[in-house]
Formats: sequence, C-alpha cells, structure tokens
Amino acid sequence: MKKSVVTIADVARHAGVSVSTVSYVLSGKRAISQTTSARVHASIRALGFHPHAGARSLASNRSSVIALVLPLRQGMHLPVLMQFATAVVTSARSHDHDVLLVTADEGPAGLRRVAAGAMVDGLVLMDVEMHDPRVPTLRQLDRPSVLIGLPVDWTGLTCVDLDFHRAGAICVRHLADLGHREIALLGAPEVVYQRDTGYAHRTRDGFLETAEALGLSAVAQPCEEAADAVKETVTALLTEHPKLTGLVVHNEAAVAHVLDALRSEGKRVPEDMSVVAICPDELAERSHPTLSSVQIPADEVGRQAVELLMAKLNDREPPAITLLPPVLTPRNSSFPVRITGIRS
Amino acid sequence: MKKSVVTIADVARHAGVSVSTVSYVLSGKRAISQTTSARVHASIRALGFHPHAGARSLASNRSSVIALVLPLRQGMHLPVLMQFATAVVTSARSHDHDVLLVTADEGPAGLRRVAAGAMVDGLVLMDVEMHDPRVPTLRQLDRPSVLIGLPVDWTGLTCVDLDFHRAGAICVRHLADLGHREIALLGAPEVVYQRDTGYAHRTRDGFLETAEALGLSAVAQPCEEAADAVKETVTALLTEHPKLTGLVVHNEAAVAHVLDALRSEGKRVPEDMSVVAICPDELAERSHPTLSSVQIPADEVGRQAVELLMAKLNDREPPAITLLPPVLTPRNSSFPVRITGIRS
DNA sequence: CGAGATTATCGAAGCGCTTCGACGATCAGG
DNA sequence: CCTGATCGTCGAAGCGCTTCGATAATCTCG
Repeated sequence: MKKSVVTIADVARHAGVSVSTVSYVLSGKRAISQTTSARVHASIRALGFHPHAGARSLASNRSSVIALVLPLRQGMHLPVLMQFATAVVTSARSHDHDVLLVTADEGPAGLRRVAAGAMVDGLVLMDVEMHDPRVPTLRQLDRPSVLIGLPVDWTGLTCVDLDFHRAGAICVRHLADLGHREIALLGAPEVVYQRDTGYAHRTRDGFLETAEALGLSAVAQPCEEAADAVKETVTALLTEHPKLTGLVVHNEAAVAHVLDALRSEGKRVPEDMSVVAICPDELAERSHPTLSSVQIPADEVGRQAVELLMAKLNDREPPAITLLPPVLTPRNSSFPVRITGIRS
Repeated sequence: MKKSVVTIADVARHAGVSVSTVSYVLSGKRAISQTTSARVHASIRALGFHPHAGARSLASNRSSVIALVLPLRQGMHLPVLMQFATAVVTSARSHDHDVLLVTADEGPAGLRRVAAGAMVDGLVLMDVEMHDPRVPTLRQLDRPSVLIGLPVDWTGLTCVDLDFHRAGAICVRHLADLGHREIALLGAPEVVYQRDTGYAHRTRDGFLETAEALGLSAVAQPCEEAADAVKETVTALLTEHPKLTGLVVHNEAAVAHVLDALRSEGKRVPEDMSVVAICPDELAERSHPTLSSVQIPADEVGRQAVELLMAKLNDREPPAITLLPPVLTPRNSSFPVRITGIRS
C-alpha cells in the first residue's frame, strides 16, 4: 500500500511542475500563469490534496489558528458566552483561521502553552479583569492578543470594551423619552472614581452631559456596595430630590440593594421610579422586576475582537482601546412617567 | 539579536546532550538515566523551552488536538451545550490534548478540512442526526471520531447516546414511587417504530418491563405528532383507561399537544395526571407546568466522548455504542397520586 | 534593436521535531 | 571470564511545507 497522505510533491508531479510552484499557486505570493495555476488546481482536486497544517506551520511560522480563552466554568451568562464564541469562530473562519478553545481556568500557563508552542498565532481573551493575572504573561508572550474588557494598565495591549460614555448617555435618553425630567445616577463606589481607568467617570460624564443637553435635572452620586450604605444613599437621594422619577444604576453589586431600598422607601418600580441598570443581562433578568439595562452586544464584540487580532497579525497596529456602542434592552423596570398635566 | 524561539537544539546544547536525548526525555519513549533527565529538565526550565507544535505534529504525525464540532447557530439549549463543551475541553486537557472548535454549519467540508490537514487527531461531533450528512464523510476520513447521538447506520462508528431502555425504566419507577398504579407511555409515531435504530423500542421495552416488574398496569401507545392526532390518541387512552394517573411522553413534538389534550379533557397536571417527559431540559422548562423529565447528562457525555476518542487514538477499539444512564429531573408535572385508602 | 525590467518557474535550504539504527558500557548467567 | 541482553545515548534521516535566490523567457521603451 502506498503512503495514504497526499503531499504537495504528489501534486507537483501530477501537474508536471515543481513543488515550489504548487506552493505559490496556493499562497499567491508570486505570480503564476493562468494555465499553470489551473493545471495545479486540477491536480489538487484530482488527488484530494490538503496541505499538512503542521508542516505549514513549521515552515511558515504561522498556524492559522487563534486561541479563544473563555471562562467556561464560571457563572457567566451562558447564552452571551455562546453568542460570543459563535461570533469569534465565524469571524475567524472568514479570515481563514481556526479557533482553539482554551479554558480560562488554565490561567497564564494555558496561554503560555498555546502561544509559546506556536500552536496559535494570536489570542482572544474573554472576560478580562481589571487586575487580570494573565495580562503580565500576555505581555511577555510575543503573540498578538485582544482582550475583552479593560485591565487597569492597558498600555501596549489591544482591548475591546463597552463605550461607557454612550452607555451613560443612552440611559438618560431612554428615561427622557419616557418623560422623566429629574433623574439620578447611582455609580461606582467613591474609590473606583479615584483609581482605575475611569470607566466610571466615562459613564458619569455621558450621563451628565446628555442630561444637560436634554435639559433634565440630573445628579450623579457614587454608591458603596454594602446593603446599608446603599440604603443610606438612596434615602438621602430621595429626601434631597423628592421629585426624582428616574434612576440609572451603574454598580452591579449594588443593584439588588437599590431595589430593596426603593421598596422600603415606599417607591414602587416602575410605577413610582423607573430604573435602568448598566449590568450583565443575566443580572437584569434575575431581578424583580426585570431591569431595563444596557449590556455588551456579544456578537459585535466577538467580531471586533477577531478583526482587531487579524489586523495585528498583518502588522497593523490597531488602537489600544475599541469602544462598542451600548445597547439598551427595555424590560419591566422603566415606565413612562405618571403625568399630572398634559404632555404631547 | 538572536533567534527568539528556543529550540530543542538549544536545550540539548545547554544540557550537554544530543537532541534525540532531549526528545526522549520529553516523550519517555526510551529509558533515560535519572541524572541526564534531571539535567535536561533543568535546561528546559532555564531556557523556557516549549516544543513547537507544528514541528512535533509534522515529525510525529500527531497534533494532540481534537476537533469539537458544535451546532453553534442552532436553537439548542445553550447551557447544555456549554456544559458539554466544558466537559470536552477539560477531559481533553487531562489527556494532554487541546480542542479545536468547529461549527457544525461548516458541514462535511469542515470535517475534511481539519482532519485531512492533520490539524486534529480525532473528532467529537455533537448533535448527530439519524441521517447526518457528515457521517459518510467521517467514514472516508481516516481520523477516529466519536458521535454524540445515534445515526441510523452506526456500523464502524463510535457513538454515545442516552440509554433509552433505562430512561423508560426510570420514568416508570418515578411514577411508581409517587404511588401511581396505572400508567401509559405515549411514544413515537408508528413509523418510527418500524424504521430507525429502535431507540423508540428501547424506551418502550424499558417502560413495559419495569412496569411489569413493579406490578403496575401499563400500556404503550405510539403517538403521531399533529395536534388533532394527539388529542384523539389521548382521548381514546383516557376512555379505555379511566383510572390512568401517570403518563410518560417520549415524543418531543407531541409534548405540548399532549398537555393541551389533557387540559381539554379536564385533567389537571399534576393533580389528576402526572406527566413525565423524555425530552431536552429546555422543552421541559418551557412547558406549563414545567415537566419532570429525563435528559442527557451533558458533562458525562462530554467526558465519555473524549475517553472513547482517546481509546481509539491509542488503537483500542471501543464499543460502537455507549449508552449513558439517564437522569430524571423532577419538576412540576409529577405528583404523588391522590389516595382514597391508606398507604404506607 | 538591445539593455534593463518584468514574469513565470525551479531547486534547494531550511523550519524544529521524532524516531530508527548503531554503539559503547554495564550487567547477569553459566 | 566470556557471551548475550539490557541500558543510555548519539547521529542522521526524514516529516511536508515555505521561501529565497537563480534562471530563462518575455516584454518595454528610448
């Protein structure tokens, strides 16, 4: 029995050309005449030739595979994850790349393994935290990567994240559209406004600027995460601004406490107070009532991440940070303001 | 600047041994003395050596990667899919393999691409249909594979599927435990019992045998899928067996119609009639009331699939079909039978 | 019409690793 | 003490592909 695997040499022989010619036909890196190219393609088809990925990667130092590092174990919202993964695979394929699935719980060692072994040309990391332990490793590795999320120090990296400025703005607009005139932002804890990359600032600025542009009365308030601190903040807010009817909450940890606090202040949601959150869909859907919320558009993130990675693979240096337009999903926590007068 | 990538030759030089010795230290395929081995390992660590995956795959004809073919676009129940994917990745890693993610909608061409290019050593295909177009392709390919699901013709393949015999049995036992004495099975349409691989038969046999063993009065009934046909079947069943209090439904398409039919016959679920379904969790949870149901245990399936694949990669030929123990999740459609007498 | 540019192709040198055969050195048994 | 095994190591031959000159052959234009 002959060797079962068809090699490029077989194709070359069959087509009556040299091995290198076949290679150039395949890669298009040198001009090849129409006739030769056609003949080679015919031979390829006739023999059922598929280039050996390993040989290719050895010779060219390119594997045409990217790593997708996912937090598979965690309590992330699964549908979003899948949507994201699907987008990554689809995009990658459209760039002729395959996707190696790596679990986040392999940690930095996992990255090193696939990257240093030249198994992948680049990496996409989902769910990157502010002080992610994988970031230093990533910096050492010579492979390009794209992060979903914004670590504190993103110099020299490529990150994709939600555009929090617009997220703040879109929340205001949503409330304004529902007729609310006096609104507030419950933001991150005080300390977050001081350290970190200012995503909290960006949300607040978007919130305040848009409120001003739309002529709303707006106040932005940092908010701690402990239940009683939240309650205190909410109470104070309601006392100082008795006519408040709209609330934007940008603080995952505090969301539930805010709802509790409102309830105990006798404010019904959404009848007396509309609430819009900036948080994962998962959280918004678990809440009672379900929260109108702004969330990251998963497949756009996936697509973008791959585009950026491909750019880096082709020696283009994309912006360090790409911000994606936020999407507001209306749910049961926001409601047209109850009106006493007449309103168009 | 020197070459940035550390090769096995660098390690050999650093350790003062030959290249082949380093290779043998790594693979363990030949005896190496303790001292040499230690020295080599030290050099590997000192230099930060990671073997080049492509070179390795080229020389050894093994990539240490398996393909995971998932129906990413489809309306499958996402959490189950993720659970499954996680199990596959974790298992694969424990066998020192990585996982390449391939979408099912690439079809047979996708399989051919990754398999023929020696990109993967083997494949795991999720969600294989009875007449799956990928099966013929899979047969041509020389790579070993494991299928989740049972195509009609599974000769020469390796498949993992739910143990439907036990699924039937476990449903009966569940109903018996709740005190039901007279039960029925609404199965697949008549035609399914004739063609196909008899998973319908297996469920029915498990159902009938267990009922008999437990001394229950049981009847098995094929069931069409159209709403009116289902209604007719249900009505007839209730007429012929007025004391029926337990129903097992093994027919995804008919489940909703069965519930409707029961309702219109004045039977409340679960008060008057307990229902247990054999169907995806997704469906069971969407129904009203939510259905006690038997579903495939996703991570066990993933684990098994990888184990079987590894067996094949090591030239062991596993059984063509592996059946997994079913798991019954009690929900709101099954209930202790209302009793008129005294029961322990 | 001829010098230089361009086009189409080839040969050969690796890419980094595995694996086979060979070869001393050490060991066990008669 | 000699003869085979066994052990530990080495050198070299690929694995299938890309890519870098080199070489004809053809074209372009003053």
